[in-house]
Order: sequence, then C-alpha cells, then structure tokens
Amino acid sequence: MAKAKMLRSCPVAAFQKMISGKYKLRIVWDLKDGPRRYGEIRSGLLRGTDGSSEITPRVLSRELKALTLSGLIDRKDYAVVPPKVEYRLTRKGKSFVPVIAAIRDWGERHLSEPAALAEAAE
Amino acid sequence: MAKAKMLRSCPVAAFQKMISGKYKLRIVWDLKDGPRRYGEIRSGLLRGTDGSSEITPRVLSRELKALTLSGLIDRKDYAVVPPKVEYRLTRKGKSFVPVIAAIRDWGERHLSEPAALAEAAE
DNA sequence: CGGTATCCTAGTAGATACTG
DNA sequence: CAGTATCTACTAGGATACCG
Repeated sequence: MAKAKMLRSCPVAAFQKMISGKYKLRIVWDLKDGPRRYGEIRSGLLRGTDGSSEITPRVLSRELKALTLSGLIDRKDYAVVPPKVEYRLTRKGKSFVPVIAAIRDWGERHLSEPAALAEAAE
Repeated sequence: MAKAKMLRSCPVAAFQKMISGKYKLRIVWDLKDGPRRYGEIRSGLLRGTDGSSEITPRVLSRELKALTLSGLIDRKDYAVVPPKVEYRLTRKGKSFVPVIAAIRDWGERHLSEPAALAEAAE
C-alpha cells in the first residue's frame, strides 16, 4: 500500500479532495434525513448558495458518481418505468454527518460577519 | 444585510468557498501551534500531499491573502532587512481549529479504506 | 526573504440538446 | 424521470523569471 502511506500523512488533503466540488457536502447533508431521489436532490440544491443558479444534470450526475466512488453514498435503481433512483448515505456517509454538522455550526457562528461575507459572497 | 440573508441559508456553501484552495486548511492547521514565517509555511507544506510537488510562491501568496481576507489569519510584517513576515491565527482562525481537528479525525478513521484511496489517491 | 509578473495547462462548472 | 453528449467559459494551480 504505497499510495496509502502517502495519504495517511495528511488526511486533510484527502478530505479536501473527497469533498471538492461545489455541491458534495450539501448533497451529503441533504441525505442525512433519509433517501432521496435524483430530482429531489436537485431541487433541494436550488435553495442555499444564492437561489439563482440551478445545478445542471451533468454536474449533479458527476458529483453523485464521485460521492458513490468515495463510498459516502449509495445508489439504488428501482428499474421501473418511469425511472426511479434513490440515493442514500452509506454507513461511512452517516459517520461523516457530524463533521458537516460541526462545519455548519461553525459557519453559522462565524460566517455572518462582514469580513466573511466580503470574501464568501464576493 | 441582503447578502447575508442569502448566505445564512447555507453556511456549508460559504465554508466550501472559504476553504477552497489546495492548501488553505493545511495552512491553518500548521498555524495552530503558533506564528510561522512565510518560508516556514512553505516548507511545512512540502510534507503531506505526496511530497513531490512544492507549492509555488504565487499560489501560497494567494492562499495567504485569501485566508487573511476571510479573517482566519493575520499578517505581521516586521519591516526589517532582510524581510521578516509572520502569519498567525486570528481569534476566528483559532475557533476554526477544532473543526479541522474533527475533519482530521474522521479522515484518519475513514480515508485509509480501499474505496477512499481509489478516489482520493486516484 | 518574501514576495510579483507572465505565461500556460488541466480541470470544473454551466448552457444546451438529446436519450433509455 | 434520470440521466448522457457536446461544447464553451472560467479559474485554480503550476513553471519560470524577476524585484524590493
């Protein structure tokens, strides 16, 4: 496991890579309350950033695939017509929820200050 | 506070934007033990990701500026020759350290699994 | 020592159109 | 409904060289 050795020295870098992508964290967060369908996730992401830009299917699809590869979420295809696909957190994904909670918590306390807004809202 | 209202609905998105950039989290983490000089931060970042690529001054400079703008770190220029500049965490930055700790902690437990490596190490 | 200035490349996200 | 295909715009990051 040569690759593992390199990464083990910095789990933060691995985390960064895992959640890179504009919506990954929010998708996991949205899934914490239970399984959701593709379209539900999509509309759920409409609220949040600024409410203006909608996520395109291409991007959402990619993020979902990446999250699946990371082992955070699981895809369940019901193979019916019309199609129905559900995404839900894996055990690993569930274990990650508290981390996002910590992030949210901190963000709510510190990211409403002027300095943060200047940077974050641009 | 119109801008604030938009962001308040999703602190996670604001967080994502704040820490976007390959080294920001690690810089903050490196600074948790006290002030560090520009060059020290740079060499400190050499270890970690994979040990191969060194951060370029241009990138490090940008990340430091962004972190300063976010209010996480503080720049202290001693105005001497040869130049000496120290960076250190602000109060806000210090409050953020436990969040990174949570991330590290989770990463150490879950990012050494095969699935994670396939994604993170590529 | 602690940066800037240029240039370049690879990847990420958005728009749009189409399909099983 | 849940995606894929194509194409384009933007930008983060790296290489290199130079400056106060």
